[in-house]
Amino acid sequence: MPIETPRSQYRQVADLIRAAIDSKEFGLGDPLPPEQDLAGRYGVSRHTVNRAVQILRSEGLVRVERGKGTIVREIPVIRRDAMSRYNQSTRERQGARGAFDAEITALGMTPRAEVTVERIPASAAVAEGLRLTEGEPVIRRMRHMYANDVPVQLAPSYIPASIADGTPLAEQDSGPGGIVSRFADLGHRQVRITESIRIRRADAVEQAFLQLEDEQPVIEIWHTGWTADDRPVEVCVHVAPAHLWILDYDWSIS
Amino acid sequence: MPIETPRSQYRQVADLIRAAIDSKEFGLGDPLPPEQDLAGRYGVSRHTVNRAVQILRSEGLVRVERGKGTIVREIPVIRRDAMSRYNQSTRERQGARGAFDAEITALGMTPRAEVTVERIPASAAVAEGLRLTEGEPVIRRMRHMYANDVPVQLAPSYIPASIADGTPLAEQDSGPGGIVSRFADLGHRQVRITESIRIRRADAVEQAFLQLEDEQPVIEIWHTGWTADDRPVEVCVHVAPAHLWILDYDWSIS
DNA sequence: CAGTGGTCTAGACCACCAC
DNA sequence: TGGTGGTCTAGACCACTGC
Repeated sequence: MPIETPRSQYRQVADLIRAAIDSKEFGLGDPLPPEQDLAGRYGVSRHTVNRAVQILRSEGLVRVERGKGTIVREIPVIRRDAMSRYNQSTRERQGARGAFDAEITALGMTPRAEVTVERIPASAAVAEGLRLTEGEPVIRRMRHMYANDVPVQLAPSYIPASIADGTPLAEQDSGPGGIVSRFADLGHRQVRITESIRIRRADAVEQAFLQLEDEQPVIEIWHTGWTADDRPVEVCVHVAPAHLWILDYDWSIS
Repeated sequence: MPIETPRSQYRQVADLIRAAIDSKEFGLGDPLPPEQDLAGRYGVSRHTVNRAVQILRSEGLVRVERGKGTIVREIPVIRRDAMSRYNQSTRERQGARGAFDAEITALGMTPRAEVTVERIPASAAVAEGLRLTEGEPVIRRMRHMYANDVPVQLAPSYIPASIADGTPLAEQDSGPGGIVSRFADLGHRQVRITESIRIRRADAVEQAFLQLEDEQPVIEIWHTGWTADDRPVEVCVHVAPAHLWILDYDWSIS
């Protein structure tokens, strides 16, 4: 009998399932046994197993497909190097691929991004980030990003329409070196980056795309690019499952 | 009847309680009504209310005191500016106070930190971070940090004993300007910082100190200070409730 | 002792999926 | 139609708190 009383059963069951995954008894990409079976196996009610599975879901270890079963997730942790993504030499080395592609390729996976460009009124938050008035037109470059066809990040980028209209910034394919290079071409060279990171619950849209569980936290990186005259010209909001990413920063001090 | 079927009741109840907190009906620092009462009020079973409360706990909005009740948390979000914490002029301006003190004071709260210094063998992770062998002696400066006497961060710092032994780095009070200044005094000036950020579940020790719920995520910042000859001389592991902090980074690009 | 939340079971009904 | 997980209720017992 593996279940002992001092610790809650559902937590112990979660540990047991986690161990079974680690030991490959439940393989990556495979479904777990039905909750009813697990209940019998561990000598608890299905409700208790269900609760254990909730923990594993909130950790991002498994994903539920309604009516089918509970699947062990396969995506490993992705590292994002904030600084090197944006410096000139890295951009040149990466060519048209961009930082995200490099990060995913480094893990031996196949990256894919879908870009949708729209001209929309700025939300209050975006307006504040770009120092505009709410409702002013902005170009939104919405990116849906995948690794091995698994959604791993949602990253809408916002640019004042006054800058982007009629330029490659408003095109789906922004050309070699990514959009940071286009800003430079247009006389809006970004010289400074700020990023604010916070953890929050996913909203409904994010949950749907990222295949997230309800209680699963996401990382939100609010990225702003500034020109030499201290004007914000681009805001990019990276949203990704919190369990999936490690963020790296690296800088010199004086 | 506020409860509708398409969305799960416990989520709706969580929303209702959240709204009641926002509208000050349930004040900061006050206990919520008993779950039995809330069950009657919203027309659901206590189990469903309990589940709703779990959500609020995982968001860090409330905290349960066993046998007493469920209390609305009072600590607002704390911003941590990674770059300015470590540059010379900021350190001088802050004097003996240090970055953490400044961050908490900025919110109108009273900071407090308890420092415990110990000489211990390096764990595998710390050894790797400091480029030592597992088991080599290191000085651990464990910091328990509070805002208005509420625990908000656990931040052990590790320094090779070969550097810290017999120096102020191994003293409880490391003197003006914080330990970064002491490293400089000792000829180990830190010129580069790396930080790796990830989100994970809290371990038992962290849960206890940070008054965390089981499923509540923490931010772990693995901070390393490097000398000009590219040697890691200090590793600091900041662990804090994920909901409590916003991390700011700010840098120039070329 | 009464009040609080923590947890568990049994049983039920639902929505969604595959056959 | 049967299998899967999602959710809810009723009822119960426990541990911890404060009187």
